Amino acid sequence: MNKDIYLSNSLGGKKEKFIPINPKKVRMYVCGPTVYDDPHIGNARPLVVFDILFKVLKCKYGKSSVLYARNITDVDDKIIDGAKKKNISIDKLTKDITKRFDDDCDYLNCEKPSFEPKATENIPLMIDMINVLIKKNNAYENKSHVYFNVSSFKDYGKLSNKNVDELFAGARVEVSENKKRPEDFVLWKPSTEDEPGWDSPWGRGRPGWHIECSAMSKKFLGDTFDIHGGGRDLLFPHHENEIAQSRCANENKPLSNYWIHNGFITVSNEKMAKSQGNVFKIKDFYEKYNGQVLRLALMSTHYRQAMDWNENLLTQSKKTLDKWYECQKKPEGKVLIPDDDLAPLYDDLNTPGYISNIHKLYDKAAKGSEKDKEIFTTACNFIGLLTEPKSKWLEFKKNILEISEEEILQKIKDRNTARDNKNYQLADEIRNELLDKGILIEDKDDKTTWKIK
RNA sequence: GGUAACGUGGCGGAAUGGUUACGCAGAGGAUUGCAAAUCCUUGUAUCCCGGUUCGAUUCCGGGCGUUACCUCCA
Repeated sequence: MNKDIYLSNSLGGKKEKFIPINPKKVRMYVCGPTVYDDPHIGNARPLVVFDILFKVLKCKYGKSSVLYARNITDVDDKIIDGAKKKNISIDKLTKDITKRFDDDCDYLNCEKPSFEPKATENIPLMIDMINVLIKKNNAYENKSHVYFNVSSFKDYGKLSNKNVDELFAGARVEVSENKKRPEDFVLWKPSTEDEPGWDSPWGRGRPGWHIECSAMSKKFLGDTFDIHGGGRDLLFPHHENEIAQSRCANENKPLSNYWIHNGFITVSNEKMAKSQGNVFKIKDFYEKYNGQVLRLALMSTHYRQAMDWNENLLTQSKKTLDKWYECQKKPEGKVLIPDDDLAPLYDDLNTPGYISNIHKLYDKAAKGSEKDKEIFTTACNFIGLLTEPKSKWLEFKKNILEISEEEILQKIKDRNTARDNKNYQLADEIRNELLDKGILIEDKDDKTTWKIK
């Protein structure tokens, strides 16, 4: 499609036309998971949002012209704590959770990014960058710690709209005696014997939280790239700090031209948080819902809005997919989505607007030609829906049934006998009984068919 | 306290300086033994108060309310 892509840029707070640095090499970096616990639906949102952005970019610039990097943070204090709590090794914990994360991505039908670098595999790069920052007087060492000197970077606070003096004037920031100023943040800290550590000019230790993204994005995407994404909460301090580190280390070159942040998921209108006890893990849904149901649910709200997660949302999504599967037809050859229908996705990833268009394409397909069904299916496929055959969709539903197929068929037989005898009361009883078990029967012409509700 | 975002029908959720998409639910009808499915038809909404305007839900100001970030967090 010839249309331009527009994106809401957190840097500046406006929707802007997306102009890549090099249309033959569009580059996007998204902050990935810290592998200390099973991913939850809050993690699922950016996975799906940026998966769609990845698809949209590829659609516009060509499949091989888009690079997408998403890091895996496998060294962090939360990981150390998590391993202690579970009484397993750090290595086992990070491997297990990384595997879980991969499974969750598959479940949600997210494409693999071009790169998925791990922090622990790039420690030397971080050490190099910290060295550069120290040389340039943007960082200082004190007692085996290295801190970034925030006052050395005059644009600090520009992304998150914060005034450094005001921000840190109060007593809310943890004050460490090692730091010169409260706003300074750690680039490197020492590790004890039993903590993971790497040798460095400042002794055995490990990197601070922010430096990995600066080091790895530089390695895989270069000093300046097009899009940097993540959850809203990362805007400050994480992304602010990334900018400070990267620009100071890279001759003040911008880190990313566009900053995209997705909104939060709430549960019963309250923030989902461990302290609230309302965290839904992605794997908790494996049994009950096909991953597409979650995917559609996550797309039903614009990515910047807060969205409330509840049963009704999933029920509706499931129902919609059930309906849509009726018109699934695998496209033969190349089928194009009409520009007007695709347009909302180009306009700041307006997924609800796009879904609305899919509904219209469905209406057409439901009564129209095979070609219309192919267009409809292609439109669904584009956002990662209806990609698996209908048989699989039905199979999933069958697997969660509590009644066997033989029993169902027997009941239907019984009911039809009752109907033949005009014993409609018994017939209706049997139907209701099946309905209670999630089986819907339909009398069509002379045949009775059944399906899972 | 500082910085932001948001407030659209019963629910979810877009868009817009002038008939307010779309889905779910609801209502009526066709169909049916009754249903289901399908098809047709259909009602209902822009937090409040000012301002700009021929006209605002949309722009501006104020208020009220909700939420987030400012501390680990997607």
